[in-house]
Amino acid sequence: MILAAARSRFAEVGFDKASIRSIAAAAGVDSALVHHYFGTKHDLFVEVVALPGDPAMVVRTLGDAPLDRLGEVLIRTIVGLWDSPIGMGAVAAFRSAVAGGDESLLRTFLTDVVLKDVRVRVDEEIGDGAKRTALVASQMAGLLVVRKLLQIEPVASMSIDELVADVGPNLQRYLTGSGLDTPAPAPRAFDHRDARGGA
Amino acid sequence: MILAAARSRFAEVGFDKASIRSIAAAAGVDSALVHHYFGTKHDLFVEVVALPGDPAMVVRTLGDAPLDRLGEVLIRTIVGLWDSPIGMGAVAAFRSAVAGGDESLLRTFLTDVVLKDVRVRVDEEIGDGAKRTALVASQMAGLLVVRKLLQIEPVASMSIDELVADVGPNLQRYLTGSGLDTPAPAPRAFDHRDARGGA
DNA sequence: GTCTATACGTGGATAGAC
DNA sequence: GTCTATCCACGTATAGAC
Repeated sequence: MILAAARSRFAEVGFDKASIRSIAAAAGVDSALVHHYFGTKHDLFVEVVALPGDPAMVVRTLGDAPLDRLGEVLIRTIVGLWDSPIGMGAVAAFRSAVAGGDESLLRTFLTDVVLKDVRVRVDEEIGDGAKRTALVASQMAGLLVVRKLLQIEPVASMSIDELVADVGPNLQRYLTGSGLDTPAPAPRAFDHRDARGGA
Repeated sequence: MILAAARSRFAEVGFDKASIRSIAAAAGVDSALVHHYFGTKHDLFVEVVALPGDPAMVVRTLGDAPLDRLGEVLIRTIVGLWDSPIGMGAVAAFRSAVAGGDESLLRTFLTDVVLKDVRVRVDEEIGDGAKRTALVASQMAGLLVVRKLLQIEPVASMSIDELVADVGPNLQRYLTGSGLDTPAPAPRAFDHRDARGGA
C-alpha cells in the first residue's frame, strides 16, 4: 500500500526529506504512480494525516474524563494514539510542523481542536485554562519528541502504564494543581526536606 | 554580519529551508561570499551553533546547584539561554535535529554532555538517574517547542520567574520526587481499582 | 574582496508509450 | 494501470571576471 509507505516515510524523516521517489521505492512502485493516484505531494500528505474520524474520538474521550483524572487519561489516550499505526500520521504532522513549515496549522489544531474542550472545562472549574493547557501541551510535545523522535531511553521503551505513573501526576498538577499563580512553591512542599543537601 | 543573519535564518526555518541565498540576502551580500568566508553550508552551521564556551558554563552552573533546587536552576539557566541572542543557535540546532537530520547528534549531546552530570548525581543520591533525566529532557524539550517554536500563548510570553514557579516543581518531582517507580503518588485518594476502563 | 556565470545534483510534476 | 522519459525549478558549490 502506497499510503502506508508514505506514512512511514513522513513520520521517519518529515515532509521535506520524504521524497516522492523514496516513498514510491518503499512501496515498490514507480514515482509517477504516486502522482497518478494522489496528485501533488501536499495532497498525499493531507491524505496521510487525515485520520479516519479519530480526532473526534480522542476529543470525546478527553471530554468524558473527570477533571481530576484527566492527567492519566491524557497520557493513555494520546500516547496510545502515537504508538498505533494510524498515529504515525500525527507524528509525521508534528515533525513536519516543527521542521519549519506551517506551524500555525499545528498550533491552531492543538489549541482550538484537541485541547479546546479541556481548556473550557478547566477555565470554568479552576481557572487559567489557557495557561494550564499550554503547559500540558508543553509536556505532551516534549514527550513526543523524546519518545518518538529522538527516542531517548528509557522513555522510548517505557510502557504506557509506567508513563502514566511518572508523568501523569505532573500533567494533573498543570490541570488542577494549586500554586500556578502564587509565587514560588516552597521546596518544603516535598517530603525531601534536608538542610544538609545529602541524600 | 553574516553569522547573525545565518543564526536568525537557521533558528527561524531550520537547516534545510535556510538556503545560503536567503542568508546572503538577509545579510545584504552575495551567496558566493558566504561560501568564500565559511566554506560549505554545514561548516557555516557548525560555526553558528558553536557557542563561545557556553556549554561548559551551563554545565558548570547546573553542577553547582544543590539537587533539591535543581528544578528551578534548570529553568532559569536553560530558558535564559534560549532567550539570549547566542541561544538562537541552540534553538536552530534543536529545530534542525527534530526536522529529520542528525537526531543522534542531538541525543548524544543532550544525554552525554548537558545532562550527564545531573544524571550521575541523581543516580548516586536518589537512583533512576537515566529515567529521571530523560523525563526532565521531555519537559524541557516540550517547553522549547511550545515557547520558542510554536509560540503558544501565554507560555510564549511568560517571564522566566513565572515559568520557574509553574514548571519548576514538575521538574523537581522528576529529579528528586518519590513515586516514580511505585504505583502513583495520587494527588487525591481515588479508587485505584478503576471504575471505568482506561481509554 | 565582491559579484557573475555556471556546473551539478535533487526532487516535484507531466506527457506519453505499452 | 504501470512505467519511461523528460521538463523545470531550486539550491549547493566552484571558477573566474572586475
